[in-house]
Amino acid sequence: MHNLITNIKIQISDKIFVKDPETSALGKKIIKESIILIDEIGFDNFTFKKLGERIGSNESSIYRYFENKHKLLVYLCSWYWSWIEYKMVFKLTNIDDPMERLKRAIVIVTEKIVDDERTEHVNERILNRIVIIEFTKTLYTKEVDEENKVGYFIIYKRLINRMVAIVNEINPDYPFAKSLISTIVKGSLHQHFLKEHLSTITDCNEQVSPTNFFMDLINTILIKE
Amino acid sequence: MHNLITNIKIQISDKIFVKDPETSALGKKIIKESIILIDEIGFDNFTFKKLGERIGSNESSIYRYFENKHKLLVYLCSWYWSWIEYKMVFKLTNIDDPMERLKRAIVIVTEKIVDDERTEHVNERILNRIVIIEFTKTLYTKEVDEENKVGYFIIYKRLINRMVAIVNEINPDYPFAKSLISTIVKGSLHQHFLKEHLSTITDCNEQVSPTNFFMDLINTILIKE
DNA sequence: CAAATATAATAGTATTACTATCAAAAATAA
DNA sequence: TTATTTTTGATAGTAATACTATTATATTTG
Repeated sequence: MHNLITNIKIQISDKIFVKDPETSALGKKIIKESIILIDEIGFDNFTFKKLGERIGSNESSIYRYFENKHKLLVYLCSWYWSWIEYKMVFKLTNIDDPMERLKRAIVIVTEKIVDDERTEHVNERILNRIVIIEFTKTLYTKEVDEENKVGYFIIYKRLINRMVAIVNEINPDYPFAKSLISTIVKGSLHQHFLKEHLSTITDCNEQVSPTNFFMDLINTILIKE
Repeated sequence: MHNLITNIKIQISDKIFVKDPETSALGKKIIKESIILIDEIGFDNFTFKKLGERIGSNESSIYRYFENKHKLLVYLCSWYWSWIEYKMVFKLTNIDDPMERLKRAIVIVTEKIVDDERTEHVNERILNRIVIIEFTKTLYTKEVDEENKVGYFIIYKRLINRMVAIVNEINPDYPFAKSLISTIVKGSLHQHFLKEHLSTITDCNEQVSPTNFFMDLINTILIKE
């Protein structure tokens, strides 16, 4: 079925960029290569100057798309969550049983990511690595409240609340649906991180995936009574 | 009982600092005031120069205690987790029932923090705010593997594994003890953050605490079968 | 083809993240 | 108490970062 759609366009709020990078060749190159460069050297060491050198373009040209590197990161993460949401909507269409819906949603949100060939200028496998390591940095800042007000995190919050609605369908009496889902979505990134870097405090490895863990978790919490 | 101990000393690995800040008046001032300043302006805006001005001391003097601000943050977080571990050991002595032990541990790790008067130069209430917002930044870097190898995160990992041991006592068949505890400890910080800044994706508020949520979680997972 | 727009090149500023050096002050040891 | 060692403070300096401004040159579009 996937083959029916040959390319997809992800919508990002225009408050995050100065000029929409999807509207030009240079813009797309900025997105494509920034993902690769951030993955390579880490967001802390990433600068627009280095990116400019990498894409054979000038620093000042990049500033015409993004005010600063923080906003570029917000953009990339929004893009990622939007893509996840897109996949989720697809996976849930025509599925009625709420428990089955939740399970599918959990899979989408916790599974290992492979590149989506329908998106020319974004490598989702690499972008996922960036989100695992850097997403927290978009939220945990002194400016979070203003940025939240302006809508920087709507896509992420919408995704969470989409899943919360399913939990409420399954068990309307469970009083922690929001905390449960926000813990799972964020916690899944963390388990993927621990698996790679701090393996002594996770059970996840080549055999056991974060999906296994969280699937067991919701099974216990929402079914067993 | 607490009153018996009038002051406590937290042990931090000497690999994190150049000179132990606990050994001098200036060192203690660096710790005390850096906590206040980071809380005020955020770690990203925090510099040794600003701290120097704040404490009437020179930038170069601070560099004699910490190589850079990242290591200072690692120090502060290690201090925090060590203090948490200390409180936990106390709260668990002479308690035999593992479920009761786990519950007490969960409370220690998820509850709202108030200042511990026994520590002269550290305000734990403020330090907790820093840990909530900045702790992730100590882990999620390009250097995490080397830093982990050198032992920057032992205290945190030891705390987690202490709790994992209790879970294994309660239910030796549960296959995700490590992931469960690492999710709870890290997730608790996140719920505290969401409560303050992204309230639409958490159930925690003035009435419902992260402790309530996670207590319910372990109750369901480890008791109900 | 003209006009508008986008990009590149260059230069410049304030701040950051340090390092090096030397003098002054404080602690300690003889 | 003096001499010595250690600690701290002051100053200066460097390379990199995170931008802004200006102007010239392409490129697109009408």
